[in-house]
Amino acid sequence: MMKTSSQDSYHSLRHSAAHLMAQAVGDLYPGVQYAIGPPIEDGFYYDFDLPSPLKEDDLPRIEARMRELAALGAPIVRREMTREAALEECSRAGQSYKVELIRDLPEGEPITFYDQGGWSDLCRGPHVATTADTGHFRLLSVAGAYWRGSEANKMLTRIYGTAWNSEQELEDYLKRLEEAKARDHRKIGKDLGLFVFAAEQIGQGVPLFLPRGEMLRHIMESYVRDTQTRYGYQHVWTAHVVREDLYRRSGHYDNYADVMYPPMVDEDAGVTYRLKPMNCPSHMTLYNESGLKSYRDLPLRMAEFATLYRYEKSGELTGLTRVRSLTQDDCHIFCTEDQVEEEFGLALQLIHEVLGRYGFTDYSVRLSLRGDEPDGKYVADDERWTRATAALRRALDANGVTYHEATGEAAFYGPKADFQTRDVLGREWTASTIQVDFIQPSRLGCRYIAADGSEQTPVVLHRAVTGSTERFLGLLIEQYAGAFPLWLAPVQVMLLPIADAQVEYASAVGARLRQDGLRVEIDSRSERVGLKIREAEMQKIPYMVIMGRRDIEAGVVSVRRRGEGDLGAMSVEALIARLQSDIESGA
RNA sequence: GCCGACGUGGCUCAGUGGUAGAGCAGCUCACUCGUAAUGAGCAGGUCCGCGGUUCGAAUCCGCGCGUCGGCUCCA
Repeated sequence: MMKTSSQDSYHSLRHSAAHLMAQAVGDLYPGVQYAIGPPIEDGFYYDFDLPSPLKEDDLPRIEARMRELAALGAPIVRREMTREAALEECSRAGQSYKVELIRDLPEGEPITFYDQGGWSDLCRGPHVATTADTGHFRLLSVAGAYWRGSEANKMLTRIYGTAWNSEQELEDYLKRLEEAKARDHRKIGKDLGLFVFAAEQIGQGVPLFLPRGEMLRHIMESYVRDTQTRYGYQHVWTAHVVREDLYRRSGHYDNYADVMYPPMVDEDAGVTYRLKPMNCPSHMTLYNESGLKSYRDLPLRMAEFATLYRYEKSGELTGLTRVRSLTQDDCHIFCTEDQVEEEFGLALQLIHEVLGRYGFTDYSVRLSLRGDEPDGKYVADDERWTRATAALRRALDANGVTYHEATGEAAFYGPKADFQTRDVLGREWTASTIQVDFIQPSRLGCRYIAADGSEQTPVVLHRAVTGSTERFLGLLIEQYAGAFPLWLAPVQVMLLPIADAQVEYASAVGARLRQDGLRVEIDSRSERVGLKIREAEMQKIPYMVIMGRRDIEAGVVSVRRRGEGDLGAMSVEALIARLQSDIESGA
C-alpha cells in the first residue's frame, strides 16, 4: 500500500476516519492499545493490540459505533504538549506503543494530540473539524501487521477502511474494486485457458502453462531475445541444478539461503546440489571457464531465459506475479568500471524499447539501496558497496532518469534501479531492473587482462527487461484485460464456417493464413455462427473470419474484429495485408 | 511463516443439524443455420482431508492442506 501525500485532499478526511474507528474500537474493546493509524491511498487503516482476537464479523459492529460517534459531531481539537507530559499521559493510559512513538520523536518537534469527545490520540494532524465530517466510510478487512513492520515484533490487528466525500464516491470506489477483480490475471488466465495451478499435485506457486499460455510465453521471449540480439547480446544456457559450494562462494548461501529450495544430497559422491535461484554464479562460472578474457572482450553481455526456483514463503505467493518457479530474461554484463555508465544507458534504452512495445507506460524507477538491516541480508564489504552505489547513481543521473530512493531494497550483492509497476489491485511489483555488482565477480574470481597487462576484476551489471516472464505476463493480462494486441494474441484468427458445407473452404483459408505465419484455429463444430462468435469474442480472439455459402461464391471471407463487429467481406489477400499491418503497428 | 476470510459436480454459486441443488460446460438426439447463447433428453458430487460432538454433520468443534486479502519478503 502506498501512503498518500499530505497534499491529498482526502488526507485529513481519511486520517480522521481512522481516528473515529480507533475511538469506536476503544469503546467496544476496553483495554485496547493503539499503535498507528494513517490515511492511505483510497482509505485508511489503524493497528490495534487487542485483548481478544477480532474477526471480520465484528466490523459491522465497529462501523455502527463509528456512525453513532460521527452523529455526535464532537469537535476535533489540537492540543500541544511537552514531551514529559505526553509520556506521562500515555503511560498512565497504558498506551505503551504511543510511549515508544513519543520517545522516538525528534527533539524539538512539537508533540500534539487530537481530542474528540473525550477520546484522544497522539497525532501530527491535520484533521477535519468535527467527527461529523468524516465522510462516507466503510470498513473493508482485517489483517495482521507487525508492529513497526518488523517480523521480529508482535503482530497487531489491522483494520482497513475506505472513506470518501460522498456516498457516490464511495459506491464508485467499491464498484472499481469489483471491476478490478474482473481484470485479475488469475481469473482471465483461467477463462482464456492460459495456465493452471495444481498446488496439491505439482506444488504451490508453480504454474503450468496450457498451449495458449505457452504461446504467449514463447512470443514474449522471442521478442525480447530478438531485441537483445540486435543490441549486441549473446544468449547462453545454464542448467537448473548447481553444486551448493558455488553458492557458498558467491554469497548466496550466507545471504539468500532462506529463499533457496532445500538441498539435494548425493550421498555416494558426497556432493550437495541446489535448484538454481539466480543465474549470476552460473554465468560467472561460464565467464571464467571459457578462456582468459581481455579488456578487448568487454563489455560481454551474457543473456539467458532461465527458469529459477525460489522457495518463497507460502503467504507471499500470488498468481503469476509471485511464484516459486520464475523465468527471468536475465543478463549479466561483464564490463570495466568506466564502461558502467554507457552499458547502463544501453540497458535502459533496451528496456524503454521493450516496455514501449508492450504499451507499458505506468511505471516509476526506484533506486534500491542497502539499509541498515542486521547481518545476513547483505554481503559485508563497505568499500565495494560504496563504489557500486556511486556508479549506479552516476549512471542514473548521466542518463537523465527520474527516480526515487528506497533503502533496504537492494539485492544482497549490490544496489538496483528497479522499474516499479502496479497490478490491477494497486500492488506494486518490480518488472525491469538494472543492478550494479562489485561483489560477486570478485568473490568468484572473475578477471580480465587490462591494456597495461595488469589483472583486473570486471564489474557486473545484472539486468532483466521484463523481469520474469510469469510476472510480466500477469501484468500484461491485466493491462489488456486479456484482449491482447494482434502480435501477442496466442490465437490471432478464428475461422468460423457457417455450416458443415463450408468447413473445407475454411481449412483452405486456414492453410493460406498459416503460410504467412499467422496463428489460426477453425471452429468446425456444427453450431450456429452466433454461438461461435460469442465464444470467440469471450476468448478475446482479435479476428473472426466468417465463411458462408455467399462468401464461397464470391471468393471472399467476411471479417469481424473483436470488440468492433463486422468489417464486411474482403479477399483473403486483403485480410492478410490487414493482419500484417496490425501486427506491424502493434495494434 | 504470521493475522483474517473462504473451500459444495469441469466452471459460477445456492443450501447452517434430518436421505445433496441450480445455471453454464459435458454427453446423446434433432436442427445445417449469416455476425455475442437452437431445442429436447441424459449423465455427473468421498460436500478439501483426518479426527471429534450427535440418534443423525456439507452444516457444530479441533487439527491439517489449499485458495484469497493483508503483514513480512521479493523478479
